[in-house]
Amino acid sequence: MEHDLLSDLTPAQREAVTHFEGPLLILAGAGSGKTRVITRRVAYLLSQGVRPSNILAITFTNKAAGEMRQRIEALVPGSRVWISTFHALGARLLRQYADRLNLDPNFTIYDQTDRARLVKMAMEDAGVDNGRFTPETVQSAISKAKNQLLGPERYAAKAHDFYGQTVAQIYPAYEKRLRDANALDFDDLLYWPALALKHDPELRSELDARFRFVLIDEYQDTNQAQYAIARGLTVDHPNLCVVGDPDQSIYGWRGSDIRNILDFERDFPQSRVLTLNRNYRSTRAILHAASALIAHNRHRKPKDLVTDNPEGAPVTVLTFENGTDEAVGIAQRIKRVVEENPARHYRDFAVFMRINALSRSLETAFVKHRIPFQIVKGLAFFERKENRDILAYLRLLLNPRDDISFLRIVNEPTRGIGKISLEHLKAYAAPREMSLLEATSEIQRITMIKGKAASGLRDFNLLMRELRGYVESTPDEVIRQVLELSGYRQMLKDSREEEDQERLANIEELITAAKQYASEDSSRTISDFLENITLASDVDGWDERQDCVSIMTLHAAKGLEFPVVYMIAVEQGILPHERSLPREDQLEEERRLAFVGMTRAKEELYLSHARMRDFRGNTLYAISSMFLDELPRDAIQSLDLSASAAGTLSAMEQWRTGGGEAASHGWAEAGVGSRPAPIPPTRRSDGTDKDYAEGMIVRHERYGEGRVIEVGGHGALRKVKIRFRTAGERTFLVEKAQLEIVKRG
DNA sequence: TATGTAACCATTTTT
DNA sequence: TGGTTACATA
Repeated sequence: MEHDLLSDLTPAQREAVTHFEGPLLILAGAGSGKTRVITRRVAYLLSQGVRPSNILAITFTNKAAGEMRQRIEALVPGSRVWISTFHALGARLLRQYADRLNLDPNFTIYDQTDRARLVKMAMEDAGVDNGRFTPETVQSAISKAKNQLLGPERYAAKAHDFYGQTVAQIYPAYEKRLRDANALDFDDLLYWPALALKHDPELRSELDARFRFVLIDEYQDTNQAQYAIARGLTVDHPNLCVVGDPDQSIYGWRGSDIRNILDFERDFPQSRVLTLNRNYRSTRAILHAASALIAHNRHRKPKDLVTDNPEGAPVTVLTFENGTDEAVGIAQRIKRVVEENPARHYRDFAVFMRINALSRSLETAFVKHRIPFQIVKGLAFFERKENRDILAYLRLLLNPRDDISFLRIVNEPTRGIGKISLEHLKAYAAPREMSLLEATSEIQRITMIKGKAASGLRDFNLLMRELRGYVESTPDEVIRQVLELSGYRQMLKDSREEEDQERLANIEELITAAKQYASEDSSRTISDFLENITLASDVDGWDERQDCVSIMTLHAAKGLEFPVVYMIAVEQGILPHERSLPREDQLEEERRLAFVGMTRAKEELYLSHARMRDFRGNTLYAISSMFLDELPRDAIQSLDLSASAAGTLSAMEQWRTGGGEAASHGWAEAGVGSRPAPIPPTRRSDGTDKDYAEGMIVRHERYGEGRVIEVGGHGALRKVKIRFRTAGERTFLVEKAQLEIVKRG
């Protein structure tokens, strides 16, 4: 048994697996087999007689948790180790110990959208008229505070500038709203358990004893609240094993604190540190390029990844004319390879993007060329209006105080309840500390509401009462009843709109999903189903069994691997993202993001960019990413497929090398790796009104007035760079720009 | 109150 | 470019 667990491991891996008690930090480079190490380690602990219930393993996504569970099951059948994400752990602990925390165990978990609405309400409560403050920015400030375990009081004490003070006013109102609605937000799932572990010694030691061995994956992406939880669980039994890679920390914007991993040795004395730097995943060429890139991060401990893998094909930089060409070009290349090479399947390919907005062009191209694909965005299906509506019914059913859900569905389908009536209802409920649903029971006392609105609210109240009789039914049955009794099905069925029939089909699919979810474990309730959806990550919806190309964000790609990877829009402003450019730490995080993407590739890696990119309506000049310049020339080959290159190259595309492994050195002499040549001029009539020169003052319909600071390019690609008073610097194509000349030089 | 149209908005990454 | 929200109208 023990022999099986260790026989195929390297000495370093074996040491990580067999380390028994005491803190352990495993610095696991990309592709170094860390998932294998963690699962083996759990199996090893079990083989040493540790009880399954004494082990807690934390993963970054539910999908990863499920996979680990399966692998452990394969090694040690029947063991019931607790494996989940931090958030799912938090939710479960909070429901279990609800009474000690003065919580109602039926609390609702509010997602991003709900939170934004609640923040908006809280802003009104606090009397902050949202001129400069958007609910989203306030929400993220509150989120940050909670991640640092700062409650409203301590946050207020620390708030010095106007912005912080404003948020400090909204924060308590937001918390009150949450409490009143018996709801928690994502951060609360970490915040409250962390505080409980700090302030409730009895609970802390109970949990510490329960989880004698704790393992945390992706430790570089934990935040302070998560750190506090890990800490609290490992005081009496300091058997904490964390696995991570500082080079793959990509969630700093979400509050993750890279210091958690950097300071581990200091925080956990007598800890053992092991490094896994042998990569089993990628070709040398890919590793060489990725390593060279990440080496540009200045705030980084130098670290080398080594491999015995073959050199492989060079990393290829593809240049396209525009975003459409890029999407179509990649789709065609993939299709051609799959059709010509029987060993390649669509599932071998992945396309990564920095921002979701880029998925549309890919979707269009893949549909057009009939290439099977899936866009990995788990929540998208549940975020459709019709599904959100149904889910809101369910949430209100389980938690009658959930006013956000109440407001969403009280008039869906329409029951003649308008804004005015709801204002009256709120005015009645608020001073009485009642929820909106509760207030509908006393509708006859609210004299301001009459007629259709009054009867509508009464009907709604009766509906919810009736539905409550079904909460114990199977998840799919509950949803079915909601769909029928609410009149939602009738509404969609009666609609003449094509779209509404599709919506009905989506809800049917939701029922199927619920049924399937329940079938895996008969004890699962509708409440479990809801929680599962809310805590789902994007990759959780990814079905790797399907033979299709996977399209996802770089963030979603973390932890995955594919034989062939395309990274698109490797352009300045996108990767690195423009919002990250000004700050070095954020720029370095972008570089890590690129590194994560590159190291997902096992055999082939393509980095593409376009000369022009359509963005929110207008076509902008795209500059290839600085990260491409940071790749060593001898590690990449370039392939220019843009229209401007077509003039010099006879074929649609022309490799500058023979391609493949044999030529992996031949292209260096050919001067490959150099940047695409300037665009050859194409004549066009010169509108005098578009004859810009530096120093001119122009006006843009959206960005207002600005000064021309640069003019360049030729013909159709003539561009003009303008520094706006308020909107910063932007570059436009002269031909397309909506500019009005205010003052000539 | 419900519906349609217009202006208007914002647009990273996500548990 | 497209989705959402505000407003006017029936």
